[in-house]
Formats: sequence, C-alpha cells, structure tokens
Amino acid sequence: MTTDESIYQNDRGSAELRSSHASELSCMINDERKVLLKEIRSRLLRLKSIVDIKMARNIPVNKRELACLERFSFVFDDIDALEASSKKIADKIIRAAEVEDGDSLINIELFPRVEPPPSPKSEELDVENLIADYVQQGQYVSFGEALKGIRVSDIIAAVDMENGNSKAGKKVKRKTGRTKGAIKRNSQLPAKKAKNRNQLRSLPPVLTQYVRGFFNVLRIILLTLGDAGGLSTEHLCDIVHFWNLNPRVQRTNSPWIKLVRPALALLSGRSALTGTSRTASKESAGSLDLERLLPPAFVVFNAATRMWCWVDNGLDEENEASLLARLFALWLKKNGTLKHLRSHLDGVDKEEVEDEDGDEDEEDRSRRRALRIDRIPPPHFATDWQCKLSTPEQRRIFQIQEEERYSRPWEPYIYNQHGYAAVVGPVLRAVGGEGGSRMRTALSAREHPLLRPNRPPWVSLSEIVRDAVARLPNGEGTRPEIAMLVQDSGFLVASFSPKQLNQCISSALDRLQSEGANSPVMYDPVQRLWIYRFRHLSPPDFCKSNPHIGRLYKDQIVYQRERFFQIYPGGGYRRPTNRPQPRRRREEPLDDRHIPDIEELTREEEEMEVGDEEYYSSSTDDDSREEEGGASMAFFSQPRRMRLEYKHHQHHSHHSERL
DNA sequence: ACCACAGTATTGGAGCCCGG
DNA sequence: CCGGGCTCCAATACTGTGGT
Repeated sequence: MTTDESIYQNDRGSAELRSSHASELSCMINDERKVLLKEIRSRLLRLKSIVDIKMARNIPVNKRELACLERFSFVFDDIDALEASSKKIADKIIRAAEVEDGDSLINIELFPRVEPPPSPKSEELDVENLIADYVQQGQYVSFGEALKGIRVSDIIAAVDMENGNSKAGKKVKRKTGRTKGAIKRNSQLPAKKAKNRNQLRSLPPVLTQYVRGFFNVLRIILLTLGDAGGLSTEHLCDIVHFWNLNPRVQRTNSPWIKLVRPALALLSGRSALTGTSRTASKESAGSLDLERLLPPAFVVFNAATRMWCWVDNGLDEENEASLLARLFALWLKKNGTLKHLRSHLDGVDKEEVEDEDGDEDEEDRSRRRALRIDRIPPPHFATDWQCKLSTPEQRRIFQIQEEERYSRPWEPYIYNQHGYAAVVGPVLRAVGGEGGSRMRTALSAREHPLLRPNRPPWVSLSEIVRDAVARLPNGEGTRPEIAMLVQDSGFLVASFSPKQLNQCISSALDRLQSEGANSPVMYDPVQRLWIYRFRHLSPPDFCKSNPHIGRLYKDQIVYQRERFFQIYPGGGYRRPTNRPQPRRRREEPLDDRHIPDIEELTREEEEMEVGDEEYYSSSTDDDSREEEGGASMAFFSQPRRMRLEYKHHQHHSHHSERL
C-alpha cells in the first residue's frame, strides 16, 4: 500500500479527484486480484490433490507444500464469500483513501489471518506404523521376516529415491537405489527368498509364463488356486502380490495389486462391462462382436462366504482367454485404472516441475528421470520374444521395413518383426525439428565411420538407435540388446569396430535421453534397462496431444511432406545399391497419412507368422505366439544377459564378445 | 561469394557406481 | 581392486541462415 500512499501524497487535487483515483485503482486491483485468485485457486487445488495422493500413499509431503497450502487455505472457501470479503477490504481501502487515513491504509489486512500450522507429522513414525500394521495383520508373515534386516531409514531412503525426495548427493542416491533394489527383489535374506520361492512355486506354472493380459491372470488364479468356495479378495490380492514379485512381472512397471479390485468389479459386471465395450465399439468394428460376446459376468462374489468365484459361461477356454485379453486391452486403453493412476501421477510430476525453482541441479534431473520411468505405460503390443541377433533372413526383412520407414521420414512408422509391432515417430531430422524454424535437413549425409556414406541425409546414428530402442521387445532392454538391433540396420557399414559401435550407441542413447520432455528413451538405473517411452502410442498419437508426454510432433505431416519433396525433388532417397526397391513407389499419390498396419506388413512378409490382430485393439491377444512357444514361452522375456553378439562373428563361430 | 553465427552431431575422456 | 556400464561435459566438425 505504500505505493498507493505516495500516489495520494503527490496528488494535490480535490477530494473528488482523489476518490475517483481510489476507485479507479480499486477497479484495477480488483481485476488483477480476480485473475490472480483464479490462478492461485487452480494451482492450490492441484497442489492439494497432490498432497492428498501423497498422504494416501504415505509419501512424505514436503514442508513447502504444506506451508503453501496452509498459507493460502482461504482460497478454498466459498468463492462468493471470498468475493464479498475482498470487496469489503477494497471498500475499506477506498474509504481510508477518501479520508486520507494513512494509518488505516497501512494497517488494513489484505489476507485473512493464518492459523498456526499444526506440527507436521513425523514421516519416520508413519513408515514404522505402516510396517507394524502390515506385519501385525499377519497377512504377509514372510514380509515381516524380510523386514527384520532392513532399517526404517533404508526404506525411507528407498521411498525417497523412488519419489525423488532424496536430499542426498549422487553417492547416496545410487546407494539408495541399491537398497531399493534389495527390497524389491527381497534377495538379501535367504529365509525370505526361500519362502517367496515356495510361494511362487505354488503358483501354477502357466502364471509364470506368457499370459494374455491381467484379466487372464485373475482367471487362472481363480480357476486353479480357488478352492471349491473360491478365493477371498485378500487371498487373491496375496497371490497377485506374489505373482507381482516375479522379476518378469515387475518389468511391466505396473502396480498390478492395485488393479485387483477394479478388475474384479469390472469382471463381476458391477462396473458395466458394456460401458467398456461401448466405448470400444467406437474404436473398431471388431468390438461390436466383443459386446455381443460378453457374458453378464466373469466372476461372482459370494456375499455369504466373501469369496470370488469364476463363472462358467459356457465359453471354451481359448475363447474366454481371447475375450478377456481383448477386454483387458480395451479397458487399459479406455477406462483403465492404470491410465487413471498414471494421469494422476503425471499431474504430480508436472506440478513438481512447476514448483521447482529455476536452479535445478543434477540431482533433481536424475530424480525427475527416475520419477518418469515408473510412468511409462506398458506397451500396447506385449511380446514374449527375446532379443537376439537376427538371422540374415530376419535382417533382410527388417531392412525392407527400414527402407520403407526412411522413405517416408515425415510419418510415424510401425516396424513389425518377431510378432511385435514397434511404433516410431517421424524422423526428426527430416523436415525441421519440433516446430523449430530452422531446417535441419542436410543435402548430403554427414560422414560417420559407422554409417554408409550413401545413406539418406536424414538417417543418423541417433535415428537408428532410436528405432532400435523402439524395436526392443516390449520397448525395453539392455544396451547390448540395443546394439544387436542396431546391427540389423542396412545403413550400417559392412565392417565396423564393435567397440566403436558400442561407444556410439552409448552416446546416442545418452543424447536421446537428454532430448528433454519428449525424449524417446529413458534409462532405468534400478533395472538397468533402456525403455522406449512411446511404446504405448499408436502412430496418430505422435501428432496428437498426449497426456503422458504432451505434444510430440506438430500435426504438420502434409506440410512436412511438401517441404521434404521441395528439398529432395527426386522424391526422396533411393538406396543406390542392388537392394530391393521400396514397395511403395514414389509416384504414388501421397496425400494420405498411410501407416502400414500389421496386416499389411504381414501380407507382404510370408516369413512372419503373426496373428491377425486388429490394429492395437487386441494388443495382449496374440495367439500365434502361444502356439509357437507353448510352455516354454515366458510371460516376459528372459532375464537380460549383458552379452552382445556381433553379426560378423555369428556365422564363423558361436563366439560372443563381452563388452 | 564470403563470412559470422547458431544449432546440432559426434567424439573422447573423466568420474562414478556396481558387480565379480 | 578392476573392469564394465553409464553420465556428464568439453571440444570439434558440420550445416543452414542471414548479412554484407
């Protein structure tokens, strides 16, 4: 108010003039206040929801957040009351200004009084109580044993690390990562380990193999482990919990335990199965069949015994599994709880980013990275294919696709190999970056010791590595696996130094990761895996605003295509070798946004034995894999071996080089 | 045509952590 | 303790743009 005062002191005009100045000022302040109030309100609401989520999950809430909520808690009051009270304050100010009452002006309180904040809860105590409750419930006896050797501080550190609250330096961070790994794997204590193994051993073997979606997991559990009376929710949760301990299952990055109840509600028909299929029916015609096929319920809850039972709907096993797989895929995509959870988490992340002051250090960055890793949705098109060095025939098939992909660099593309569809975005280098005005297109390819000099200029090692990461089974794998896939590229020189390739891939991954919010790859230090962040997207998603990653590419495919042909009037690049010509001729009309779909690719590649899945709508429903794999097919790919094979060595010997 | 500049790709090395 | 793997950073080279 001091500035206002000075205005009045300088103003030597009449009382009326002063008054009009005051009301003018009041109007200005009022308008500004409304805008600010609106902004504060929306931010505060967001912050409040985050704090609520944190509290619900026993995640430590930092003092700044609490202080902020308390200081501005008045904005949650009734908006009319707020308006009235602020108007009252404004009137007071005007009156004081009119009578030139400087003392009152200074003493008028602009904000409501703040209640002394309640003493913050002890985070350590919370965790301890949580553990005590958990053990006391007697549901997880083996867990109690496991926790004996672990200090509360370890858990806090692990949770902190998970949630990015670590205030420790780099050293500590890495160490906590290790601790977390220890807890996750429960491998530190032999007793616990043995117990878990026993539990897992008691699971039907089919559960540790490839299962078509979570609904099928529930089905298997209820059918094979349910006694005559069925299974209680707790028991079911227990089993899912142990199933979730399986490292392969953990690699899906999904909190399956949280899905048990929503899934049961859905499968019991309580949350309208038809609702899901109705939404789905807009997606694809095939879903109409789904709606018709859906029984009223898959599971029933016996209120007397409090047990869940699987309903015999008269469907044969294969049909039911297939139906459940499709339903699960649709559920995840449309009404999925996972999605819901994730959108919440995304909000948290965004808010935290906004909350941060400009001075973010390396720790914050790593922390944010770690945060985001958990948030990458599982792939639409799960596979049990294990990454291995391609045969010459597989490589030939890939190179045809690769040529196709790079012949239309302005578009997203789907690689389809080993029964896995990998979606990649447009080649960034092709026609301008992310909305940047600068053209990044070169007229000739920049020389690279590992890449053929006659490759298209928009093919860089980064792009090749990016595609390789996308092609990893389920969008995740180790660096040697990426290297194996990179070697499939036809743009690589015939002879290269493995060491050099290795280093280049490392650098390329590094760069890809540091591309910012839209970086296509992400490194998970806990699992030591590289993860493709866009594995859950469909090609059109790359041009749409996406809740998980924002807007990836501007929807300028037509413009980019035109620009492309302007720069490369020949209609693009044709590899000047004796390779097979691209199937799609350049002269073809290019007005569409044609993305080769799975069927199309399948048709052209007799070698592939891919099922006739609809385009993503039945992502977890892959019959062919089960047929060819049988019992040996694992739920997820085998544990990663840190070994890399080079194609040059492959046929001479079985020697595999360790990097 | 030439030059300066900005942006980007690539390389290579130091430092750190982790597992054997 | 050592080597592998990853991150980070500085140096260098290349490319397109815009000004003269």
